[in-house]
Amino acid sequence: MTRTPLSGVACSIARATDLFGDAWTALIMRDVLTGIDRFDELAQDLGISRKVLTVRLARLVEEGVLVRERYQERPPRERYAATEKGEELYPVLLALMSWGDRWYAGEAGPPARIHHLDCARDTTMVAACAHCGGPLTPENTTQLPGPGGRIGPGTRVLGPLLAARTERGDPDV
Amino acid sequence: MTRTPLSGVACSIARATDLFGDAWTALIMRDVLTGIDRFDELAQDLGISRKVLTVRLARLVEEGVLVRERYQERPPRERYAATEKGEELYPVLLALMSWGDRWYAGEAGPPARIHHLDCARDTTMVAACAHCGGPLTPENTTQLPGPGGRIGPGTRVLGPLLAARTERGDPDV
DNA sequence: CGAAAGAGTTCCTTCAGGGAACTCGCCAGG
DNA sequence: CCTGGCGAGTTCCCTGAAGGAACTCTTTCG
Repeated sequence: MTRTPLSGVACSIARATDLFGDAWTALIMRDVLTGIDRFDELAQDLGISRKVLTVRLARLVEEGVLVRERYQERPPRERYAATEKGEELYPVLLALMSWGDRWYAGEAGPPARIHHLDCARDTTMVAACAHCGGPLTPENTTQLPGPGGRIGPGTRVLGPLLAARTERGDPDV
Repeated sequence: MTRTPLSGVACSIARATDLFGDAWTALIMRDVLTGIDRFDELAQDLGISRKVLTVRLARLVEEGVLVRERYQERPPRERYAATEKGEELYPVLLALMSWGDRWYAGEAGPPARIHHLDCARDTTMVAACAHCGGPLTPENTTQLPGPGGRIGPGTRVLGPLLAARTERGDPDV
């Protein structure tokens, strides 16, 4: 197999995917942020092979997304805690969850609700502009090469959507 | 290998991850939403094995995230287009991109900018509450079982963060 | 003392991913 | 009419990561 290493590619999605794009990392982060943070707890909750869990956790620690900390001597007990970098993956989890809720919730409705303490309501995540707070959609955004963008093969980062659509003659632009 | 099937688990993150949690799907969606939508274009841009690309595209079509459409007879030419379900993965891509920008952009800055047409500024995505528009963070959200939530092993969906934190005696709550 | 929990290791098997070559329909040029 | 080339996949072989279950160590509990 030997997953193609994407970390060298000048695309932030590729870089994030290089870490996050496997079957378990998202679920591990969900659990750790949720308070399931010990090795055996994780192994049981996820049903993941202990070997693979070892490898994943090591990778996440190496990347600075988690820290392994001994929270108790005698008997020695470890737990994995999210760093700031790890906590900032929360929007990714919320986005995945919103999408899953929207498209895979059965008749019974989504399996969980997010409760927003600030407004005291159950809610869902929307992608918002950091400046104006308005929604961010494929229709109202374009992409331009950034300062660190070396243009070349594999360098695309959600390119000019509108431009592409316009070229194709899409009517809804 | 044989990835553990997560689609049966009552967790929207797991369901989304079942589709999205591999090395290539995010990049494929990025490209398709960007206008790179033909088989060979994708293969070249991504550097993905053609075999794997075939399998991925078939899966995405099967899931209703993409549609394969013939945009030209004689000679027959196909392209892959995002459905509504596919377009709604945009927030996931933006979240991954924001995170990657924040933590992996070199000194030169991020490789691309998102331009928000509504406010005419380059911007980044923030996770916002669908009701009040306020930010959604691990600190100001809790999770409760939803209507479709059958509690049991593997059912957790970003559980009660605050509760977990409080139990552990974290000071910052 | 024996059992049990926490945290991993080790070993074996299997199958998905990488890579490169091969196919097939259709058109363009000499 | 034959050759070349593009688009869109297939086919084949090889490697190595994921699964799964058993094994190891340490430390505490009854």
